[in-house]
Amino acid sequence: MEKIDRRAEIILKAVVEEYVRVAEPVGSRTIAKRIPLNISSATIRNVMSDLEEMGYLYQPHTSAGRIPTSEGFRYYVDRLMEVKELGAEEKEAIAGTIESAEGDALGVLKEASRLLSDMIRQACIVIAPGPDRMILKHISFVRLSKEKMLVILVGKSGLIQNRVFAYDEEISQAELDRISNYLNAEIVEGKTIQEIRAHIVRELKRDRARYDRLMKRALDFSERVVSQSAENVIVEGQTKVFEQPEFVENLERLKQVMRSFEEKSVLLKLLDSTLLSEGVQISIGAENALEEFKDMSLVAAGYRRSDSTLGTIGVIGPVRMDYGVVIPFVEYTAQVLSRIFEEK
Amino acid sequence: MEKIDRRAEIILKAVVEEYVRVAEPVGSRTIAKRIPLNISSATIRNVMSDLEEMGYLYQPHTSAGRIPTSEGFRYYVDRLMEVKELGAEEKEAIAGTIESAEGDALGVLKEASRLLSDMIRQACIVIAPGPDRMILKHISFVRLSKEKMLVILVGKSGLIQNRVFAYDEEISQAELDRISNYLNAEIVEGKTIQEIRAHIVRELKRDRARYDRLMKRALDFSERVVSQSAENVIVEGQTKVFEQPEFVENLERLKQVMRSFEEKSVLLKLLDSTLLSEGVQISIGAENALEEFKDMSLVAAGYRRSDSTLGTIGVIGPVRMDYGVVIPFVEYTAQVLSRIFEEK
DNA sequence: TATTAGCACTCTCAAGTCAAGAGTGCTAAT
DNA sequence: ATTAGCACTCTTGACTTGAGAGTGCTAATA
Repeated sequence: MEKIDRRAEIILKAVVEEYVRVAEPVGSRTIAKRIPLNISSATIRNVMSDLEEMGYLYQPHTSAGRIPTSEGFRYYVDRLMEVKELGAEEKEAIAGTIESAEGDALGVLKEASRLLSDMIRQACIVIAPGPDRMILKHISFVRLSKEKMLVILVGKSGLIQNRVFAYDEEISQAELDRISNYLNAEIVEGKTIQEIRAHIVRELKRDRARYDRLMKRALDFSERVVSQSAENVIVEGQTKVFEQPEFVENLERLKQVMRSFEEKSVLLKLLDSTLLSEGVQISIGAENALEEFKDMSLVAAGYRRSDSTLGTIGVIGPVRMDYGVVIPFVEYTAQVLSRIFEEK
Repeated sequence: MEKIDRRAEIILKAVVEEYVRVAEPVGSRTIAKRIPLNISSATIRNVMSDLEEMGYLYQPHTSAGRIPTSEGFRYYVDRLMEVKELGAEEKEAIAGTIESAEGDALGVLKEASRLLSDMIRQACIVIAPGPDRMILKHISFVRLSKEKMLVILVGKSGLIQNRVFAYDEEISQAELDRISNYLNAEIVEGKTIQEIRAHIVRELKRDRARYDRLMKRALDFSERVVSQSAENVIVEGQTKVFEQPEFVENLERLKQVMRSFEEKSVLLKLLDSTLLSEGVQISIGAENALEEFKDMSLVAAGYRRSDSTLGTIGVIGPVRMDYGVVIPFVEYTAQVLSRIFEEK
């Protein structure tokens, strides 16, 4: 990213902010009025022309104003943006609403994303903690039919994951109950699936486990469940994209976006990288790996318990987004979620 | 609904079918060519003018062709429509896909609605069985914190419902486990919540139940859970509305529809009446009680086990819908679902 | 040398005009 | 009762036009 001189920065900043506000190409005269430097529109035109050459701005056509490119937004976000601090009332509103959400962890996450979506008027997505990261509280086995059984995992935070799986041997509910009880009493509490697996392996090695076949099964199962699944993706406020002129003007685009929201596995891919990183992640336009989102931006942050990331909450919207406002909101919401999951 | 003579019926039928096909006002000449009667376009114009007066057709403006009104569609559905029989391959495809769906009952329902949505290219909604109608297989209590506990109900069909609820007395997980075991062993299997409630009440009266406080709680709880909740609504193929010209041409409308899909409680209200009725329910345009859907149609059918309705599967689309095709698809899908839930 | 005033030029957008096409309603003939 | 024929209406798309916004360039200025 090419460095630009101070005056150009001020102008770029003004262009970005004005464009975010009005969603239309902004001209040199507008900028001249907007910035405190006493500079004529002609000079600004020259600077803007330079910025265009450097790839930070572009003109939709000659004799229109200019629009920041993704690179322009990136420069803005990295070096020019002033992040707005959240006010005490705002913080209170967020924390209060989320903390008083009723229901299980999923309910809390839904409430959080709805709130976030409403406050910043963009679509919001959340990845709920997957079974692999869950610290377990309880496990139940239920026999559904001769070949099928159901496993229900209850996480520390009240999050429930369940999977049906086939078992090739007749087994009674009574026996399953005994196994559930044994596991719950001796193993489950406070461990993750991986730890339980390790434990079972140790037990099996000592050759004293009465239910070794089942345990082996449970092992297989836990391996199969490890990956994130699209069921853990929550989307709220998807219709907020209808408020954005950039989508409304392009119906094909709108349709594509809505389809992505429907096909949640796509979103999972999009947020994948965020799961690994610290802090607020921002990807702008083409920085997104996925074709479908190449003209959208994502602002996301992970929420965590102690040192392991549980999931991600993020905002998806057009590249023209008020990052200075969105970022602190996302950041704080993720913090609140972390706090809640820490306590639970 | 006013009766019309045979010739007018043939013309109305032709107008409806042509309009369904092309989504544009249809003119007298088109009809003249389309129907086997040897009638001139002028005569047809006269008949159409009559039909308009009776409220079955209307003109968007003078000198355009005509469009069937909701009443026109209603007349068509009630008296003129030929319902297309499903072919063996189609039936096979539906039954096969749904039966081989993996996962729990929710997975089956999702698969079914996705399939239906894809086949008839309309949005599809399903109401999953609520906890009140569930025949239980298993029940678990999990202590989440001092004040909160989680109840997990597993239905016969593998459907899971869970609720967090507050309990104002410290209680250990071990004790909860004992209670779960007791309930599972003696009561739960094959009963509905109502029946269990009755059983508990009897036990309590006999004054022998050790866990009477908890049981009272469970009673309260089961009362609270009885109503259908928006969480049981599945929507698949919502973006199918983007294929319909009537919505694409009216963005405001499109937005409203998408919002209804998001706000699932609205859909619950819409389908409410269907839960009570037998067979395929069709409501056209303004027949829908809800303002939001006054220019859409709903074709829905309940699925059931023995004599109690479990839920509903339905298709939502523009009034201009090929009812003759949609109806048998919805009907058969509901049948397959009933069969699956019967077996399970 | 950097800035700026001034101006010609470009492009979009909305409004207006026009002709073609589709379809009707009416009348008069069959 | 039906229909041929025709005038009339309304939409639609193409085209034109003028206003407005904004630029790039040039020449003057500090």
